[in-house]
Amino acid sequence: MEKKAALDALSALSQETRLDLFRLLVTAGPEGLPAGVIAERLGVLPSSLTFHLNHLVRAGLITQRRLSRQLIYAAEYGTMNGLLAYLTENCCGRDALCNPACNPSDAFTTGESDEAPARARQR
Amino acid sequence: MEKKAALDALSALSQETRLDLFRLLVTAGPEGLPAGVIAERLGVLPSSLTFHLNHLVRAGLITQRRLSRQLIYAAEYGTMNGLLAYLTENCCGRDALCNPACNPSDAFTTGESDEAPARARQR
DNA sequence: ACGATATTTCACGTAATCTCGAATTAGGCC
DNA sequence: GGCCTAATTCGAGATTACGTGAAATATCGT
Repeated sequence: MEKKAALDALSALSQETRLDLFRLLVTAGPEGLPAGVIAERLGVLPSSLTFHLNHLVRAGLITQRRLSRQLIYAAEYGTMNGLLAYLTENCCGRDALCNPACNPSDAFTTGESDEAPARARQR
Repeated sequence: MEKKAALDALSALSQETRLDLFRLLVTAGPEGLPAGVIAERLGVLPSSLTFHLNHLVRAGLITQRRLSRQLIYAAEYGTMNGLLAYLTENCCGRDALCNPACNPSDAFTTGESDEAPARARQR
């Protein structure tokens, strides 16, 4: 996962309603839940729910499929995996600083890797 | 880490300048960097930098200490650990769904194997 | 076709976020 | 004290995010 995708995922999860929503879908499993059930469980207006659902879909964190009359949303576990991997690799320092339960034996690319760090100062 | 702290951390990291900033401090190590060096490396105006630094401090992701004339900022690795733990526990489904690098027993294929499921070796 | 249900789209108001430049505080040195 | 540098605070402007309610779209059942 590259930086842009990580930023999209982080931004999508950095809002309480969406974090609750994603956690609900994660616990719901791969079958997912219809929008109506989600709205009822979270207590949000349908139009607000669509707003947040679209945000999560755009970030690739959930998927949408239609089942007859209802739209089913389900967590996309792979994207969450990718975000965790990105954060672990890029934002966790070297050595076993992060995820000590994991004890990753190798592969910490030292230094900044895939992004150009400098942005020209505009004015 | 409880939800409120996780939201603060996610919100702090969901902005490009702040993500770059945090990554820079992570690679800089526990000694940290003075604000001036950070501003120069990222190409950000001083007032904007303070805005983002404060945001990260409020989220507990970095710390501030004064060294004579300059203010040194350093990554707070523990908070990042806590965020990763929170996401792994609350947003990753059951058991071995997330952090496959930690759990090589990948007995779960719900069809979303299109995205990078394991840590993509970059470079 | 008609009605009912499920969900989205649209328009609008408000609040939050981000950037910028000028002014200000803090500390060190002559 | 006066001066310089480091960094922050302040105030204003532009942009974006969020919540709400009314209207529109899609699908199913009769």
